Amino acid sequence: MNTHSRPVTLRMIADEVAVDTSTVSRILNSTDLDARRWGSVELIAKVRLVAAARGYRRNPQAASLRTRRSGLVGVLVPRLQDPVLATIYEGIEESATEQGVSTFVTNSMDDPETQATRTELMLARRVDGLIFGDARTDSPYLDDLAARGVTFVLVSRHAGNHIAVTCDDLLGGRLVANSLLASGRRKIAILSGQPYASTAQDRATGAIEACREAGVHIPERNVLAGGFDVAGGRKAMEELLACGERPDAIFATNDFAAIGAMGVLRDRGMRVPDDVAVVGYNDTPIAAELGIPLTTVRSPMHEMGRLGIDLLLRMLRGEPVESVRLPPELIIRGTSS
Amino acid sequence: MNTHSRPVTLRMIADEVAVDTSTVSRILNSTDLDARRWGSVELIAKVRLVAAARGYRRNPQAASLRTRRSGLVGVLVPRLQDPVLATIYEGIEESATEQGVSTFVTNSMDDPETQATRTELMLARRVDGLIFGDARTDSPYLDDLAARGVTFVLVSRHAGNHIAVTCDDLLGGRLVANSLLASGRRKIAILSGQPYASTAQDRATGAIEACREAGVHIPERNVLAGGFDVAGGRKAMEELLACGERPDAIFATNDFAAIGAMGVLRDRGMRVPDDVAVVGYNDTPIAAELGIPLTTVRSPMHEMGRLGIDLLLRMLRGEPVESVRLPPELIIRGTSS
DNA sequence: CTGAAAGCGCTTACAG
DNA sequence: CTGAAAGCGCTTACAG
Repeated sequence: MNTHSRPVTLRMIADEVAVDTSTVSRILNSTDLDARRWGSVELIAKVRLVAAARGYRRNPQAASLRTRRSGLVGVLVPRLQDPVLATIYEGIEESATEQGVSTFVTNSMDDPETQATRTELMLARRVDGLIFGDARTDSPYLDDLAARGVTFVLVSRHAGNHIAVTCDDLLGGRLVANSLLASGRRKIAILSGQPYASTAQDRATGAIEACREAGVHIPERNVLAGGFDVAGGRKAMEELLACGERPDAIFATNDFAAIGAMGVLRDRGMRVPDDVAVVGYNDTPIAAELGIPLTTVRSPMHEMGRLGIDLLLRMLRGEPVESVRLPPELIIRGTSS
Repeated sequence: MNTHSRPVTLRMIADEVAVDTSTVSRILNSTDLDARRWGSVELIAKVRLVAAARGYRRNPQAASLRTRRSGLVGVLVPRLQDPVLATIYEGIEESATEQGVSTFVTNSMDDPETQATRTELMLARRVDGLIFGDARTDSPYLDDLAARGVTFVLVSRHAGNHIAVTCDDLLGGRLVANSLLASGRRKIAILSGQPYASTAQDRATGAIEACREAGVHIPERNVLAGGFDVAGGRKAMEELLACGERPDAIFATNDFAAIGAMGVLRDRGMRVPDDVAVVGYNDTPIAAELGIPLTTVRSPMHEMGRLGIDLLLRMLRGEPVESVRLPPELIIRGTSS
């Protein structure tokens, strides 16, 4: 009943065309342009025809054993459930597929130990390189990895001098602060997210700097760390209110944290945006559809993913590359106006 | 500068211990239990010690070339950006990793052509089997694939008689309808999602059946197809209202569609839940945190993923397996009470 | 219990 | 331009 026939091999094509496997290999691996270097026009056509007719697909495991290149890339993200990272990964996978490379993704849960374990697992799979969406600024792990000669690029978050594709989060934070200040807000609090993530750091720092330049001071107790999710936003917001603070604006460095914060505000009877303005970050799809549409900063997530894999593949080809910082865009909606 | 040294091979371990590679292979591939069949206790200990000391990691490409098993599984989802599928995939990947197999995921965008193309790509990568999270009830593609002898399982959606791990969506729909009826709602409309997805079909059918049994008829014009996202929910809701319908309850077969629908209701000044109750499906993390917390049905997404890969691996081992249907749970919140 | 041999399906110097 | 050979790193009948 099992029709699962053995895949077609180079050998079969070679036998059918009555040439050597090496000839078939050379023809099938060359483009139209340089194919003429191998085989006559007739031979090339015939080999291609037979290969197509038989549905030949090169065995990537066999090829990689020989070439010492797996065509595999490992991707680590804090959590794929986070739509921001899911979108970045979609960009990575899309471009990787276009370029004929395959990717593995896995969650590190932002845990250093898991990050190391998963990276070693990826290396055991013989990936040619790695993409990290979960770089921490407080860990020497990536430095060690670089010292071992492992090729990788960072996306979303930067760390040290490693090649990274990021959004200009400092600027993003500034855009938010300036907009809030322009609408008359003065008591700004920041739900800054994970302290070890450059995204969180930069967004908060950008906002704080812009405020300072405008003569508005944000006291340290008004800058709260927390998770990049709804629960994290809730928790940070509750802490803030528990301290007796009554801000007139909240900048959450993540849309979900902003949603969590708004849940708390709702429970306390504080009106958005009348009593307090709320701004998020990333412009996730739900942002525009909330009870009160969320003001947020759009970051080019899909493009970060695409550029990330592109840079990595260039590095693997030995080409020189540089980090890329993409511009953010402020999207003003109901929660801040 | 590049310290990227060649990986340790079986040969190196064998040379160091002064035995044949075949012996090392046998020892390293056996568990403590049956290791005694190969090598003396001392030899086993020594081989393991040296392998660990040298950081030996079997080359999976080489092993797979020999064994004709890649240890690779392909996963197709409509879209990874959808948190429901991201969560299911997390379950798949988690269990796969525990069992030593690697997975590739890709988006099919619910497009039959893309689904076929991506499946062929997975097959070209020599995956041992596939998991589909994007099965369509209106396509013979999976039947063709099964006829070709390809091993696969379905998750989230079922189709034909193929092995599938699903939530009991008929029951889920019934739970929703019964709850709505119990709270006095009678003019129920259903935003049923994609017509080709069994999830959408079953959830709607379950609700319609439960209503009929209670003597409440849901006219066909009150059952609207649409996307499983915010935009899809908006659109379907707008269509419904454009027809002049004034339902007192909306059952969206997906939380995001429910959120989109609530956006429209808000714009029209219709109050939730006073004027109209809203119920979603899946219990995504934001559901509990919305302006008005969303009543929804919790489906075991992570577990579906885990069970999906487990079933697939059993099938690949030649063990007999059967489809699994997991129970849903109604979570009543603010939008329906 | 252990070794030697063969071979999985490719690619790539090396000849001619 | 094409072929024959070697070999990537494993596993597994087959001997002994």
